[in-house]
Amino acid sequence: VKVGASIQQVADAANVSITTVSHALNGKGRLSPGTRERVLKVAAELQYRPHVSARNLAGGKAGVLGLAVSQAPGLSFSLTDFAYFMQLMGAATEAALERGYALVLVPVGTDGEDPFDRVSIDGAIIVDPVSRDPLVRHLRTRGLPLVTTGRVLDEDDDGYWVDNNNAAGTRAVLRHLERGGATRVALVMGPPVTSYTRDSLAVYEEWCEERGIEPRVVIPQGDLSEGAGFDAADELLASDEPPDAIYTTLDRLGTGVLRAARSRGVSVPGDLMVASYTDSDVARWSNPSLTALALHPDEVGRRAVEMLTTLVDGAEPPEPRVHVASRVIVRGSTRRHAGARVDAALAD
Amino acid sequence: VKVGASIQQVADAANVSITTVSHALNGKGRLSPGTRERVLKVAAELQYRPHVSARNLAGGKAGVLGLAVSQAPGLSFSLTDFAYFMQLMGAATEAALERGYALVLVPVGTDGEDPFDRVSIDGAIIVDPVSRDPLVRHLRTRGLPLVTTGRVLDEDDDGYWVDNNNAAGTRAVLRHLERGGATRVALVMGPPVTSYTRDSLAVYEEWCEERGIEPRVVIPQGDLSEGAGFDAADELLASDEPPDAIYTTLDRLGTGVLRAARSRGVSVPGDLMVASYTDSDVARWSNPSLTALALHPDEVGRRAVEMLTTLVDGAEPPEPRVHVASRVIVRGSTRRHAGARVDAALAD
DNA sequence: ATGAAAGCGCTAACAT
DNA sequence: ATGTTAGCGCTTTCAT
Repeated sequence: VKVGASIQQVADAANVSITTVSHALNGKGRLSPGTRERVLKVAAELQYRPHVSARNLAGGKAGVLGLAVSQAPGLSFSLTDFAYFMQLMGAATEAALERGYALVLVPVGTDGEDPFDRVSIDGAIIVDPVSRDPLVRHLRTRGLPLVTTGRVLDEDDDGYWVDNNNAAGTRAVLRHLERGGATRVALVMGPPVTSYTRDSLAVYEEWCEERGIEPRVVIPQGDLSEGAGFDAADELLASDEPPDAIYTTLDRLGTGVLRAARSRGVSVPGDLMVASYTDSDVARWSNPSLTALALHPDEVGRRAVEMLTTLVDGAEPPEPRVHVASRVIVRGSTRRHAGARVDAALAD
Repeated sequence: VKVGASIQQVADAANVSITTVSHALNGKGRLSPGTRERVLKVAAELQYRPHVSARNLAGGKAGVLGLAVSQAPGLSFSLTDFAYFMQLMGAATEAALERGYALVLVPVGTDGEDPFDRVSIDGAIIVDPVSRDPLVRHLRTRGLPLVTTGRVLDEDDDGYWVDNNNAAGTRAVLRHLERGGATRVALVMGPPVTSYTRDSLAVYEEWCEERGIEPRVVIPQGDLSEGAGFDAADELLASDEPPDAIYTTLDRLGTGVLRAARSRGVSVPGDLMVASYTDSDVARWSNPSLTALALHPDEVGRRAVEMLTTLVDGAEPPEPRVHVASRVIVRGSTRRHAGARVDAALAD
């Protein structure tokens, strides 16, 4: 449904030709500053909105960008946080629309087929690519512009990406735990198939090494549910030298850890500090509330689209690799001093 | 990126005018069966794919459909199952693309603003509308074609919708539990703000009434995590007359129930049968595996798009209200006889 | 039964 | 610095 005025109406109202309007709007040709300004003003008054289809037809583009969520072979989605995805995709959709593109979700089946040859798109975004990702392969083979959110592992040239700065985030969390007095921090994480899990692991191991601590990592098999977090923590807490802090790469795992502590009578944060990756309502509403690393999925989505549309337009993005900062949200699960206030440490 | 041939090339190859091709393809004008057939064959050979933008430009449409996930005021998404959503939206996207539309996710913010006036769309789908849904209001006010997946509550005329036949599904589950020997079935459910939760509740109450059983319903406050299911079941199992079966409206609640049973030494399915709504990997991989009602989100998404595009084209959908069947997947949590095989009862 | 031609709204050569 | 014009691929009247 077309709402605003057409380019012709703007041209008439401004007493210029449609070419001039087009140029003024797109900053293309050379026109006098006065004219440009006047046209812009008239366009705004008339609520001019370019007709996307017309623009795409003339420009020879499909006007469609694809977004696919990677699936580890044989497993379910590598991305498991619904809220994270909705924010990422929502922001990406909006950014795309602003640039005259429609962002569509490309369904990825379990078969090995190329899901992208069913739709005609100008470029694609792949969320959380996994190790040796088949989607990435397909796109690269086809030569379609591609941006990933999360880095592509196992590649020399990792192409264009936007990623949460998880290394910095993990460091910030560990620092926070250390400041709280933790000396034996354990890590409970999903399978290290994506860049963010790899980063967590790498930073954690490095951190342990620096302090001469023996790393303790638990990777639950099967699904990453609250129960998996419970079991992992239960195992850790039953050991001879139980950890005094646990960091999980998923909020659900974190709440599972909280439950395990409670069931064993281990007080949080007194005896055990707990923190997790990805902030959410679950973390906010748990008891005690869970300290978490707040990511910015909307920023990630927006930047990815900016990068992709730049590529589609045949230009080179100013920054081919972008790190988005995250921050530690301190809550009850790590606040050891009654007086400690809710301070949020910037993680990058 | 345009791939296939243009309508002109098809016309040339078939020795007809582009008008004829257009008519043949869209079943519009009157042409001889022979010609139509020939054109269609040539088009297929040339892999002709209509250029969506051109079609939309000529047809005066935006070529974009919006899809929004409803959010209960003040709460998070009413829809909480990531896999369900991905399947629904994936299938919807595909169905839309086949009809020349791009389906975009309309981000719904927490503010009260109309999220639809930022994008220009031809129609919209709202997933799991909640009671007194603001999104539905906005769309209705604006007169945009609207289809909901899940029914709109609190309305006389509930418009166009596609819904899982949850009443039938719930009945099938209850029947299954009864056949297994359950006489005191409890229900653990999320807040009854959507049609599916309301249906579960209504059918359950009716079922209890028919048997002269006192209904036992627990609605956890806060988030619907595994822990919430645990707590709810723990409360039920601690009562004087504990239930011998529990039905939950969410698989995560169901696995929480399983854990509660285990922690109390209640054997499943021996002492307690457990079944849940929405099948998933979580249900499949739990221990014991969880009997669940398998829905068909892809079917729901597809039908919703069919209905919506019909409306956008100014026609009346043959069926303005569609129920999609679901079926009971019997697993360990309710299989009482060693010999019982994995039989799936059709729920509609 | 089939075709010619006029747009749909916009971009970009190519004038002026 | 600004305007003219020819498409982009398709739908749709209106002729034939």
